[in-house]
Parts: sequence; structure tokens; C-alpha cells
Amino acid sequence: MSQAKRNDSINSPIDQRKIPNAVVKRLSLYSRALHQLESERAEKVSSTKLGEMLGINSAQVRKDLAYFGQFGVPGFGYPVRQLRENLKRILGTDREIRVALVGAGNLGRALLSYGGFRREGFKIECGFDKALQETAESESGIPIYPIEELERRIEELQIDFAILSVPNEAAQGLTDRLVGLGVSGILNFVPIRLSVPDHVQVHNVDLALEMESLAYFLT
Amino acid sequence: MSQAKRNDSINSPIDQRKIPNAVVKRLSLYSRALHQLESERAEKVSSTKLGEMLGINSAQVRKDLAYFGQFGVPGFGYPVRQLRENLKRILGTDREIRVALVGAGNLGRALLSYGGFRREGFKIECGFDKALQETAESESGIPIYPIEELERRIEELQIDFAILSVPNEAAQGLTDRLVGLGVSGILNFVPIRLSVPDHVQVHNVDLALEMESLAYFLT
DNA sequence: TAGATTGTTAATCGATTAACAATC
DNA sequence: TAGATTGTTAATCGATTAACAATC
Repeated sequence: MSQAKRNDSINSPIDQRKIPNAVVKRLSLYSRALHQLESERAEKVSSTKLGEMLGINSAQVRKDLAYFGQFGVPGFGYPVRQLRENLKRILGTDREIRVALVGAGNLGRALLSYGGFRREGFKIECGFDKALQETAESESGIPIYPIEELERRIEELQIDFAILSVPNEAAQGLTDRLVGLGVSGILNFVPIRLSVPDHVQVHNVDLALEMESLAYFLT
Repeated sequence: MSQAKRNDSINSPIDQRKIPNAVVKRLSLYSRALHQLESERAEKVSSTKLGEMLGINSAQVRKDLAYFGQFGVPGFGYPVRQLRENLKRILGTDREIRVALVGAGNLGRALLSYGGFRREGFKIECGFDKALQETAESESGIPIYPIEELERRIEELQIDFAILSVPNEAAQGLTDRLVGLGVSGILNFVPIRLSVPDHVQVHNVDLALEMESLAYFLT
């Protein structure tokens, strides 16, 4: 499942602590805040400032970062640019990550054109859809292939991750195919639990669930 | 919240236990699993079975449900239909909830047509977009109004919730307007922290963050 | 009654926060 | 040196799980 064995260059050799998933998510938040600070020409930032920007306790900021090394300078804070570089490397987003989208329905096609992924270094190479007889194209010019070409294209394009937005019934079967092709991460928009081998990560985005649990607090 | 009180205790505000957000999210999961069981004509389900369907410990299932009352029968399990009805009522989704979407860009327009919300009893009444001079329409026939009509339409349609998918810079300002109009829940797709009064709930859906934290586990 | 399963308490596990010596 | 802020330990808080008497 979630393992912490990462680049030895970052952790000290002995340090094989398991990093909680919550920490990893915050890493990504820090990276984004740092990006903003960079654009504001800030050279340093304290854990207090960074925490305030994100609504996170400063002790937690320090602790999270300390999992991965000593990035800060006592009495000074953290060097903005350097810290962000480190975080990107730790997260593995210091290089382009190739993504395929499976299921180009309404939501799928929107995700193909969604700018937020690209901004963080993800490149959506192509989409797949069952309904297609021949190759189509998204609004933003990304090719959408018939699902029959899944195997061929995924290998050809060396896809790392998949975004899954297909009907419930099709989700597990397609997941199995994707996993078989070496896809190691799945951003899953289908509201069912996917079975995957331990080395594959699935993050679920359950829009209806978010909405419904919001309703609980309606006055 | 008002649903949190137990029947054996004196009705005082102090008595109301605070329900953890994690519990509320699971309630929604239970509701969906129950829906599936109903369609399979199951009349009862045990905490063990329900837990297995969702990857949740059975003790947790029982504890979550017990927050809200005694729904189960020892030696038997939980009556499917009845439990689901109770959960929908507790969640507040036993009636139609009216939603407006603010920001009909790529993602926004897809959410307008996304079936998952409707399935849980949410009705997206309309969308708003800044770029429009006059009323347009989504693929699925939902009207999209120029942002100038926000005040008028939200009040007219008695909107409960908003889905926010606008550029970062516009998010806080529009949030303030929505809150001023009595919107009490926001499903926020904008990757910034929104300030809202205590009585307003915000759930953040951060797609880029989900993707980036996925990358951490790439082998 | 025998078997099953709840509701609940107690034990465990994990995550957050406070505090502070070490450091620049 | 004086002031600021880190990294880290200890304390707290909260959430999950195990266990079991009560109940059908």
C-alpha cells in the first residue's frame, strides 16, 4: 500500500518511516503556496506564515517538512524557491507525468480540458471512449481513441496514470486492464471501490458524496 | 446537527454530540450501499456485510449508525429499506436540494450535466457565467445566466447550495455574494481557502492536489 | 434454547498541537 | 549578543478497532 521508501538522497539512509497520506496531501498544498510566494518574490517563509496561508498549525508544517529532511534555517525560516524544488522532487512532480483519461463522457471531456492538471506538471496525452468508432478530439485538441486501442496507445505513450470516469459497471474491468498495462496510479471518479494490487495507488474523487455530506449541515 | 440527539437523553443543546465529519461522509457511503442492496431485494444487512462492501470495519459501521439512534436488531441486522430512509432523512437528502453552479467553464459545464448529483436528490437549477451577455443553456438544458443576474436568480429559485468553479481571483468575492444571499453550502473546486461565516459549510474538491499526491506513490 | 448480531465500553492506534532547547 | 524560528519531544486530542454483555 502506502509506502515511504523514497529517494535515499532525500531521507537519511536509516529513515524509512512511513509517511501518512495526510502528510503527502499537505505537501502538495505547501508546494502550491510556495509557488504563490515565489511569484510574489518572497525569498523566505516561516512555518507560521505558511501555516496561516493554508489554515494549518505551524508545528504541523514543521513536522511535515521534517519527515523529509532539514529544509529550514532556525531564526530565519525556509528558503522559498529551494523548498518548493525539494517538495516537487519529493512528490515526484519535478518531471512531466503522462496521464490518460478513460471514459470521455461529460465529466471526462471536461477533465481533458481542465487546466489545473497541466499547471502541476501533468500531461494528459489522450482519452479513450467506448462510444467511438474512430479517433476524435477534445475541445483542447487531445486525441480521444476508441477503447479498443487502449492497450496499444497506453504502451506507446508510456502512460503513468489514468483518470477513470466511466459507468460503474465498466470500472473494475477497465481498471484491471490499466493495471495490467503498468499504470500505477488511478484518479477514480467512479463511485465504487476498485480492487487493485498493493503497488497501485487509487485516489477516489466522489462528487456526489461530497455534495451529500454537505447537505447534512444545511440549516 | 439537530438530528444528533438520542432519544434517551434530555433535550438540551448541550446534549447534542458533535458528529465528526468523517462519520457524515460514511453515512453517505452507507446510504449508497443500502441503495444497491435494495435493488438486489435484500431485506436486511449486517454491519459486517455493509462494512465489507465499503472497506469499513464492522465496529465502525455500528458505531457510526448508533450516533443517530437504534436502527439495528440484535441477532438480525439492519432492515435495508428502513435504514436507508433514516439515513437520507438524517443527511437531509430526503427532499430535493436546489443547487446553482457558479462558473460555467469547461469543468463547470460538465458538472451541470453530471448525473451523479441528480441521482442523490440534488437539482441543479441554473448556472452563472461572467462571459455571457445573455442567457445560454447547458447541453442538458439547464439555463446559464450572466453573472449580473446572480442576486435575482438565486433568490427567485431559492437556492440552497452552490458549486463554485471560477478563476481563483474571483472565488472569494463570489463566495461573499453567495453567502449574503443565504447559500449555506458550497462545493468548492477552486484551489484556494475560502473565508465563510461559521454557519456556512464548504467542501473542497481539489483535483490537482489529488493528482499530485498520487504522484508521490509512483514507483 | 442456540446462534447471530447489535450497541457500547475499553484499548489501541494515529494524528495534531504545545512547548522548548538548539541554532542561526 | 538579542531575537527569531527551527526541529523534536512530550502531551493532547480524536478516531478506529477489539471485545463482549445484552438482546432478538
